[in-house]
Amino acid sequence: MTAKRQTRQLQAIQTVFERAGRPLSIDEIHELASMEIESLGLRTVYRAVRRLQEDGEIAIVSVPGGSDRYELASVASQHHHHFHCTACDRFFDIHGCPGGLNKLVPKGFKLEHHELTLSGLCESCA
Amino acid sequence: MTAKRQTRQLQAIQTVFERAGRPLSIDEIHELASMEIESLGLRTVYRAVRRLQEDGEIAIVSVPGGSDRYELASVASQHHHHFHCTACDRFFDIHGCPGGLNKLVPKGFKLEHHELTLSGLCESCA
DNA sequence: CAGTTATTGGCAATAAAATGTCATTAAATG
DNA sequence: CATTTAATGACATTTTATTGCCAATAACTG
Repeated sequence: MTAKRQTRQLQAIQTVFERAGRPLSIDEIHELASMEIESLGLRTVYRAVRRLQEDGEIAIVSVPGGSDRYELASVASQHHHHFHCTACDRFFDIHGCPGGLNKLVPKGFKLEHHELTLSGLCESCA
Repeated sequence: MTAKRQTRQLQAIQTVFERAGRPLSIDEIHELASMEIESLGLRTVYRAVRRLQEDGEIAIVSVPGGSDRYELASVASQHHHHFHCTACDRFFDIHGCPGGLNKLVPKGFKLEHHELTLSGLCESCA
């Protein structure tokens, strides 16, 4: 009865995530999905993102400075890092990890996670 | 004539930075400096931070998720990274750097900076 | 020490991001 | 196709962080 409906809007937003291959901000999601549904409201994007998050389809990506981004949970669950283009303000996935971080941790501290953000210019902006 | 005055408030805030040895948030600065000047207003902290920043004494530290932190420019200018304690929400300086990051950068991208944030529990919280 | 004025700090105001509200639309079902 | 109601989207509201404003204070100067 309280079934979830597969609307054009939600479908367009899901497709945007699958095609992007990189973490997206709320505004980026709105812009990209608006190419499919020109009347798409920002309010709907906020709701869809929360719902996809609660359903475990997407995960939050916290980045230094800027606002949160979101990416497919299937991608987020594989350990990786990000590259931030300072020109177009987009984030890209980086596969690979420096490793050997335990030797940087001060005595008594307990390392649980880590997050690396490279920055510079992306291919389009370089 | 338009000389800058060395007030007790500004002095207390500068001392807080020197003694902290780690990046501080606006609220942390306020709390710590309030131990010296109990009537210290938050408005004054905002002004002092901006001014110390303009004078090049302190630098902004952008962290994933949370709000900006500030640390002595003399510390910030030496390349280093940070450890975030998820229990007390404080940030600490980490000296050392994994290196070898160029091989992670996709073709066509230009690497300019990088930022590593370790997270877990600090000595007090572990 | 007295006078000038930079600085302070309380409160109001603003800006930006996210959410509440609700009439309308459209997806699902029989 | 008709009915039900989840979802949408426009607008108002809230929330949080920062800044504007201004009378009172206190740091410098001669």
